[in-house]
Amino acid sequence: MAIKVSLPDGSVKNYDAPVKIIDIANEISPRLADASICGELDGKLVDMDHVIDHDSALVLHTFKTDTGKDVYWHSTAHLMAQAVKQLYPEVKVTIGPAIEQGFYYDFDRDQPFTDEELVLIENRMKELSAAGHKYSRRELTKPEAMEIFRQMGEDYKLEILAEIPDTDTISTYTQGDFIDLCRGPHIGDTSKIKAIKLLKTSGAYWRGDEKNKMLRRIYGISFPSNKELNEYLLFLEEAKKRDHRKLGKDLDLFSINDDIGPGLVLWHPNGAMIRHLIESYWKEEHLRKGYKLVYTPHVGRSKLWETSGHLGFYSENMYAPMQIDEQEYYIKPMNCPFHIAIYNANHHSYRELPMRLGELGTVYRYERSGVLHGLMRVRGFTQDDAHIICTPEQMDEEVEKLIVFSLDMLKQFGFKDFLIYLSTRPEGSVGEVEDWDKATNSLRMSMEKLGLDYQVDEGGGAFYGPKIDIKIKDALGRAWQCTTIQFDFNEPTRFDMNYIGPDNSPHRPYMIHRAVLGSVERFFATLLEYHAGNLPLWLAPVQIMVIPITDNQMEYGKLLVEKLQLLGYRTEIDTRGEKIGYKIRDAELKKIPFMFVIGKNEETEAKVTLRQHTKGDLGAMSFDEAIKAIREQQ
RNA sequence: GCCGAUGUAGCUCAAAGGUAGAGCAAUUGAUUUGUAAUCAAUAGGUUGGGGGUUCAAUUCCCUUCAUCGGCUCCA
Repeated sequence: MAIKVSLPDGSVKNYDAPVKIIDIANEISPRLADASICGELDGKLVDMDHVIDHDSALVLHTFKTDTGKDVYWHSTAHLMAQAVKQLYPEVKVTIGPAIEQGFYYDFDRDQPFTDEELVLIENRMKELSAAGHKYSRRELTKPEAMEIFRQMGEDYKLEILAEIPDTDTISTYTQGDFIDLCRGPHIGDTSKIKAIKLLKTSGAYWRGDEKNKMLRRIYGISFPSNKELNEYLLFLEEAKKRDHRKLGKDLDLFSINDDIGPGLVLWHPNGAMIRHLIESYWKEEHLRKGYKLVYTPHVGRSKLWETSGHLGFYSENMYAPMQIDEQEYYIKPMNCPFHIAIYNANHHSYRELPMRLGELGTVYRYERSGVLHGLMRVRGFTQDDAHIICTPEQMDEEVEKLIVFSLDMLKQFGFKDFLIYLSTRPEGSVGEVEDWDKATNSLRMSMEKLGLDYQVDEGGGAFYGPKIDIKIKDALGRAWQCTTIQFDFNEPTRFDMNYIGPDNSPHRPYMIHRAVLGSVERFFATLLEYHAGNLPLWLAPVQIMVIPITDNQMEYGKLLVEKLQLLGYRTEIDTRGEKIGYKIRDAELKKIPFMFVIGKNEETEAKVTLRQHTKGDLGAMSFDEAIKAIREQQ
């Protein structure tokens, strides 16, 4: 009997008899064997003590791969459940997966876990890790598994088991006195988990449904070494520093005032300047891309929202109506009915399409109090909204243009990494399945053509159409949706939108809702976090600070300010009677991109000393040289 | 909305059942300074709001609002 095992480097190992993966790893190098977390056999994840009995392709995963981390953290979740069960036997276990940064486990327990208890659990985990319990897999039938968990009184496991097909093989993993229903794979034994930190607790609904019981969730993370854990904790500290809420306060960009209301943003002059620059750029780019800008009211009669359907499907997010002349008006949660009204104000020929109507439209939506989050999630925000009304034939081209446009614009702001999602038809959708398929295909084909990586969210579309979403991550790695491109098979019909075709008869156009930045507020927040507040020159509210060393250079300084302002630079001068170090520190803390430091020497030689934020002194030079240097640096 | 934590001066934080303190910022004065904090003085708070217990509450209790971390939902 000969077994061939091929490895990722192309080499092939031959064995006369079935062989364990751990033995193969050891053969390659004991260090690799030690670092290996699990194996991937012909694409299927298996334990390190899995026996290979036929020709296969083997990949070994260490903590360096995403899969390796996933398995490692999942195993740590089991370890945590073991510790919790030992300390609190009355607690029922539910599920405990790995997540992007660590793991969690949900427990059913009446009282919450306190910070002190977290420390106890963490310490017990360390003891259990030191004991080196082996994770051992056992395969069994469904009735056998049911019996085990019934005896243990683990109701949630029984509920999960009940949903697994009777014919499937069930597996359990046991380490020490703890047994859990689990597909696996797992690390070899608990001693591989060297550094553990339980981070936070929270409530979480069983199966994520708020109708279900709320469970107690514990989040944690683990690493093969203390060094890596400390690095991670340092990362969390650093991330706090680039939180847009902190930067917004430090740089005096915006505030949210209790007396005005939660989720309602006040833009201070510095933040307003940045927003103005973003919006100006946005308008220019849209005009360049053939969009028409429009403005629409903030409220509309109830009839409008009846026609659009919002009162039916979106009322939960809408504020109560106000009475004007005994008529009910609603503050707008979306801009689309208004844009449609503009379209419908005239008859349109197919020759006018595609029509692209764009607006920085401020909308108000009721968000549940627990979800508000700085500028990321607010109750009043401005969407960079546009509606593209086109013929079915124009759809493919429009979608492709849109994706390119969106990515280009995001890149202009410095973003490089995106998460792209395609969401398809959900249950209870409106419109013809045929239209849905066409539109979904159009979205898919465009992304394929552009060679974009994307994930499909089956059934995740809105009820009125499929969509593409582009998300950007914040300082802590949480993803926020910015760009959204959504088909709408609902409103064109409801508002009876038409265009006259070449056949001289009316046709229903396709309509696409789209926002590139998403909302200006959220985009601004991600932008701030992405740059850690160090905005590129073109977006900095103050670009150059002139810093005279003594009052004697004040006149020369004011002259420089005038010259810089004439060139279009946003410039200020620090006239305070402070020492140079103080003024420089202040400008650095305000993250102003450039400083002109001027003393007696500079004035007599008609020069300036240029200093760049975070980079330091660039030396003395003429005004023109300084401008040249600024242009080159950015 | 749900689970948990938090709320003290503009900011960052301290104190404590006997009536609140520091640093920075601010204001004023002095200093005229060479690349990340000059010195001094002054001013600043019904300790988020309301209610209760108490001789006395900022501290203990209740309630409400907001914030933070999650869940759910979404731009």
